[in-house]
Amino acid sequence: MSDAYYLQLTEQLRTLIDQNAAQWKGKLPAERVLAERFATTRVTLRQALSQLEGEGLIHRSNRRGWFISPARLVYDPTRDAGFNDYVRAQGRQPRTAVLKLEARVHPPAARALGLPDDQPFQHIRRRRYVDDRAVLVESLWVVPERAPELLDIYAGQSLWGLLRERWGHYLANRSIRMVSEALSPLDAEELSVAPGTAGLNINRAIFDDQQRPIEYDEEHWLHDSLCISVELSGQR
Amino acid sequence: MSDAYYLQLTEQLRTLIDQNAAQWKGKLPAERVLAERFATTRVTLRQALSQLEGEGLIHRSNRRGWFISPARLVYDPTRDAGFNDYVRAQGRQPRTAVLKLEARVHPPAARALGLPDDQPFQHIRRRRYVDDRAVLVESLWVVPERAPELLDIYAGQSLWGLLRERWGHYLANRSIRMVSEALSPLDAEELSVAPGTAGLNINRAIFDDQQRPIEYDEEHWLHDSLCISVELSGQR
DNA sequence: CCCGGTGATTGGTATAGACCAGAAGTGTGC
DNA sequence: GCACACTTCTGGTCTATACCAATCACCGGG
Repeated sequence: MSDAYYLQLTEQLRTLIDQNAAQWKGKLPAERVLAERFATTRVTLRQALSQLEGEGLIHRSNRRGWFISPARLVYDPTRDAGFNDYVRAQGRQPRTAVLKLEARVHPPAARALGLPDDQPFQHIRRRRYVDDRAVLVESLWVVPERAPELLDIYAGQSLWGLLRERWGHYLANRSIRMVSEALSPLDAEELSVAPGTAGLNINRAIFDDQQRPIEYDEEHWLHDSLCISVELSGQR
Repeated sequence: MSDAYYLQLTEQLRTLIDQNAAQWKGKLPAERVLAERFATTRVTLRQALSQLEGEGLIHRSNRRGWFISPARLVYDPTRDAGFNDYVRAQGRQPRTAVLKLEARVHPPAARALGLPDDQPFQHIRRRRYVDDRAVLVESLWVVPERAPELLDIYAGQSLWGLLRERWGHYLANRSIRMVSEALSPLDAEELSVAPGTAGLNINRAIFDDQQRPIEYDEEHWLHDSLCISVELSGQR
């Protein structure tokens, strides 16, 4: 079929992974071992592995090796179920680590919310896991007036839950953007992956039912851990 | 800053591209030329170029060279504006080439629409362009009863327009899924890109206002040509 | 002036080997 | 039994080179 050797290799690896997934417990043998088994060089082998990485079948943890990717998380950005809820609803274990809490300006957030560039925000940066694999990092930029003591009380719980229960905010209007990206060195390091790993960038600008800005957030997902799903039912 | 040379190279290329975009008319110099200019090998140079490719700044047309990528098309999958409409609305030129018209079974489509595996469909495969760059290929699988003479009359126009105007179908309920992918050798060839190029796969199952299945479609986009945008306003 | 042949150019693929830095595993001494 | 230093393993990066096949630019013939 395909003339290129690395494409044949890709197929052979695919079946090999399929057959040995259980025995390997999720981690592939070392590149040098695989290269020898297929009588080729690491360069060519890595080209084949990168192919499978692009498909989302395997991924690598920086300098630790290649791993078989778990099933993608199904995610509907149009609903406002929190991360913890929909991860659990899919029978998986969510976890969140707070990386930073601070007050800062952030012009991109200000612009997305229609505020002046020097508008200060309460910034929360956190990393989120599914079954102990870090799948995304995100930054949240909350308008201080909407959640005055946020930085003092926040400890990793659902932000949307807090906004609703403590401050009574309706997250009524959302403007969402999604683009594929290569993870920045910073994001990559926080996710323990190689710089430039393929990712998906999701941004949201959120307003309440009176069009007052509430918050802006930027999510950086590993590209292979996500399946976006939207269900729409009849209008127009 | 970044230790790795190819990451420095990436930055240098970024500014170089910025400065010379106009003069180069969208096409980068040959790899060998660039490699020599930066006193490195093609292998390393390609690593840096791949980095920029992942970011969506440049792309390659198979065996023809590297090109500067145009701005992403903004696309809202929740609205039912046709491709031609929203491309023009962004001041750009749409074009469609029909690649295939046939009657066939297609189990994945059948399953997505809740029909038996041996359900026949009217299959349309087409390639779509923005400003003469092929940005996606797609397959449409239409339930024959909903559009009897489709294969005879179809000639590249808007399918949704046809369904609405000729057969009076309401495309009321949609189930949409989006996942990142590596383009299959077939898709890649039809888009004139290297096999395994990063892409975005968008699937839709469409039902009318009485929940009768109408059609299923599979789009394969080049990852760098798309920005998904969704605007939601208040309910709940 | 159009067409087709031809050769140079260019990206795609592959080999062989090397060094480095981070991660993991090992062992030693307290 | 635990903390820490050391060694080994592994992926990440890089050099230098080679050949092939598709493409492109050029040129000559009809």
